[in-house]
Amino acid sequence: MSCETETATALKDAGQKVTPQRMLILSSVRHAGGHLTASQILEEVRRSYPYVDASTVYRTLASARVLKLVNETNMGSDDNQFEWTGKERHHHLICRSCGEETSLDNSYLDGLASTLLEDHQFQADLDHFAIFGVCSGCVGKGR
Amino acid sequence: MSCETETATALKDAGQKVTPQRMLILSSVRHAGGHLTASQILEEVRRSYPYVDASTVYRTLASARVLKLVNETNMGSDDNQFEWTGKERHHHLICRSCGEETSLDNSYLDGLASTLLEDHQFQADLDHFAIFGVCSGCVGKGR
DNA sequence: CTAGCTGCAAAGCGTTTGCACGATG
DNA sequence: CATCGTGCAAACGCTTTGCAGCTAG
Repeated sequence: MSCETETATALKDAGQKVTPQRMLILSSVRHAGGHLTASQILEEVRRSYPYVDASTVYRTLASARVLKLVNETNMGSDDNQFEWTGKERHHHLICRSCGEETSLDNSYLDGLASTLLEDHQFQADLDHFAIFGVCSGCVGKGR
Repeated sequence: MSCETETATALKDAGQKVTPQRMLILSSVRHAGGHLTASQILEEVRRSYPYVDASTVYRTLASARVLKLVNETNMGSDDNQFEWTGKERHHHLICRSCGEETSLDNSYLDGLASTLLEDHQFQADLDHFAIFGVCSGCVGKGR
C-alpha cells in the first residue's frame, strides 16, 4: 500500500472524505521529513493547487491530529509546527544560537518517564519533546 | 533589602527608570508564586492602577526578561506565561486532563543534561521545563 | 441525494509599533 | 532638561468562524 493509499484509508476509516486538498496537505507533511509550520504547508500545497485556503489547512491539520496522523509541537517560535506521526517516537535538540535541529532517540527520556511515574504517579507524555540549548558547533564559537 | 527595593535596584543598575507601572508589574509577577499570563498580570496590576496599558506590560516584561528578572515559558496554550526568576531551577508537570501543575525538582533532569552533553556535545537549556502528561488523580479516573 | 468539505471574508486574539505627551533622574 | 517610559490607537500575524456553494460517497 502506497503512502497515499494509506493516508486515504485512514481518512475513510475515520468517516472523513478524501479530497484533493486533504491529500496534498497530508502528503506535504508526510514527505517533509521534519517539521513544517502551517504557512509552510500552505505554500507547499499551493505549488500544485494554488487556490487552497489557509482555513482548509488548519481544519485538515486539526482533524488529522485527532486521527493521530500528525502531531503539533511548539518549537519556541510564535507559530506551531506540524509533522507526520511516524512509528518511532523521538525528540529534538534545537540550538538556540544557530537553529540547528538534531533528532534524539526516545531512549534518552525513558528513564525520566519511569522516574516520574514512580515518584509522582505522573504519566508523562514524552512522545515528542523539544529541548532547547546550544549545539556543539555554537559552543565552540563561544556563542 | 525588601523585595521592592531589590527590584528597583536591578532596574537602576541596568540604567532603566523606576516607574510605578514597572514596580506594580514586577511585584505582581514576583509575588504570584507561579506562572501568570500577560493578561493576568495586566488584570492584577489594574486593580491598583487602572489605566495601565497592555503594551506597557509587554514592554516591561520584555526588558525584565533581558535582565533575567523574569522568564517566559510556553505552557502549551496560546499565550506564554511569565514567572519570577527564583534562585532554584525547577520544572513543571502539567496534567493534560485537569490542568494541575506540580513543581519538579531540577535534579530529575540533571542526568539527562549530562548525557546530552556527553553524547551530543549539546548544552541543553533545562532550567525551566514544562512536561505534559496525566496526573495521578486523572489516571485513576480513567481519563 | 445529503453530509460534510471548501473558499471567501471577516472577526478574534495576543502582541507589537508609531507617535506625542508626560514622568524620571 | 534630556531621556526614556507611557497611553492611545492602529496595525500585525496567526488562527478561527459563519456562510453559501460544491463535491465526494
